[in-house]
Amino acid sequence: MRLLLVEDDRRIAADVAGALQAAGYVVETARDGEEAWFLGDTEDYGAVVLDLGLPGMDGLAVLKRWRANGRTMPVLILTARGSWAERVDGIDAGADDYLPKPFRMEELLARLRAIVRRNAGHASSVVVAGDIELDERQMRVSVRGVPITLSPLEYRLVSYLLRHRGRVVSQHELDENVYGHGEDHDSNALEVLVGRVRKKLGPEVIETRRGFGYMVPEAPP
Amino acid sequence: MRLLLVEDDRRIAADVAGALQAAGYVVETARDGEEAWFLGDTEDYGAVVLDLGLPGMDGLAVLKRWRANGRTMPVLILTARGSWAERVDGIDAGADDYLPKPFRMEELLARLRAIVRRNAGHASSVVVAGDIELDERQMRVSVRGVPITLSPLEYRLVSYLLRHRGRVVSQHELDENVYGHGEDHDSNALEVLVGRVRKKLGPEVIETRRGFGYMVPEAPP
DNA sequence: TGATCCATGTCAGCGATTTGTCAGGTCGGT
DNA sequence: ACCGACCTGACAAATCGCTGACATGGATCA
Repeated sequence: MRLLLVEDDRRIAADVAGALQAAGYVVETARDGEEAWFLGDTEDYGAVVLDLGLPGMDGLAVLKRWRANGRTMPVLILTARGSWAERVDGIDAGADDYLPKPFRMEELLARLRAIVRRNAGHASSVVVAGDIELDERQMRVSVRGVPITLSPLEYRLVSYLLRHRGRVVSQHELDENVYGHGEDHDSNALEVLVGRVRKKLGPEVIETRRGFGYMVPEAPP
Repeated sequence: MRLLLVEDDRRIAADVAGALQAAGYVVETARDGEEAWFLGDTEDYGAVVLDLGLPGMDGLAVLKRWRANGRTMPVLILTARGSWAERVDGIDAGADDYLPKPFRMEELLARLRAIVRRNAGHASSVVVAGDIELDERQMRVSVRGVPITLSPLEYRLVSYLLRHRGRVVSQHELDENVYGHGEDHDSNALEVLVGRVRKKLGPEVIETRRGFGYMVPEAPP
């Protein structure tokens, strides 16, 4: 993925660019506001890392002009000044996230991944198994195109089973991943939950493997 | 698509026109500022490729007069002089992109495609979802064309939800992006805020996904 | 200065949904 | 036929989100 890094301090720019390249991004760098604005307005980037303290045009102004021109790429703001008010300014200008300096490189990478994923937007992440679909963006499942309302716990169960479809998932594993804990088992809450989901999605969706756990088959007949 | 190429050097004009025609455009050529101005003002072109070094009227002056007359076709500026300052001048005059000579023909084509594409979606900077509109430039919201007055916080909420429409946004994410913090939650301020926005924009605009968060549905076509 | 307005947070109570528990019932394998 | 694993329906408790009323605090204006 192609990134634009806007940073006037050459040392920092080199460090960050190096880390981003090591993480597999293609990085272009702008050193002042004018250049940043021009590149961001004319080229297509998967994301922008934008330092606020710039010579030339202020970073926030650059961002605002991009947004005013309809540029929608995700933007991660970097700034030395960490005030709450400024963060809100950044968000108003259309930033997607905000990272105060100094920061650890892993955090930059994590936040970048997060905003890119969130922004990946219209490329909906949909998991399909047989005639049931899981739309992770809308947190909704549908059966043969009919959307079904699931409660949060039900959704987590379906989501986990669907992402591990074609494999038997033990009750213990489900306990860990659907509820937070892994223990205290004198409850049949999970079985009840499975029952409720079956009532909504139809009984064939989740198979019982007596003594082993549950499974959503890869492609039901 | 019909293009206007403004270039006084016959050799370059022929080269560029040839490449553009090979790429499937219909090309008309102007050789001086007066002719360019007249054609651009009276005919309809999908885009203009405009050389700045012209006899007669200067290219920038031509562009400014077009814009002053309300001509909005995308314009790509060509110039031998490559300073950032001049780029910015051109952009202030209303150019959509800028290409310094010498250039590779593929780059010209790429930039042309880019400005044409961007110009096609020029309703942008306005986000539309269903019958509500968000004008990010003016920070205003309207429903079915009727402008609505929102308080700063209400605007931030709507703006964030609209920029991420079609996706469920958790209360925590909203807390972070509407207020500055992600902490201290024994408050229902966000729910109250949502309620107030609904009272102004109508109850269907923001969907509640109990246990998940809120969502503004994608505009149905 | 005081009166007033507006934006925003807090609180309490409601109604609906969600979820755990329990008490049988069913099913499958030995 | 038996046993344990699993299912089902019913109920109660907990949780969630909405609403109206009120409190606070800053800005504005007479």
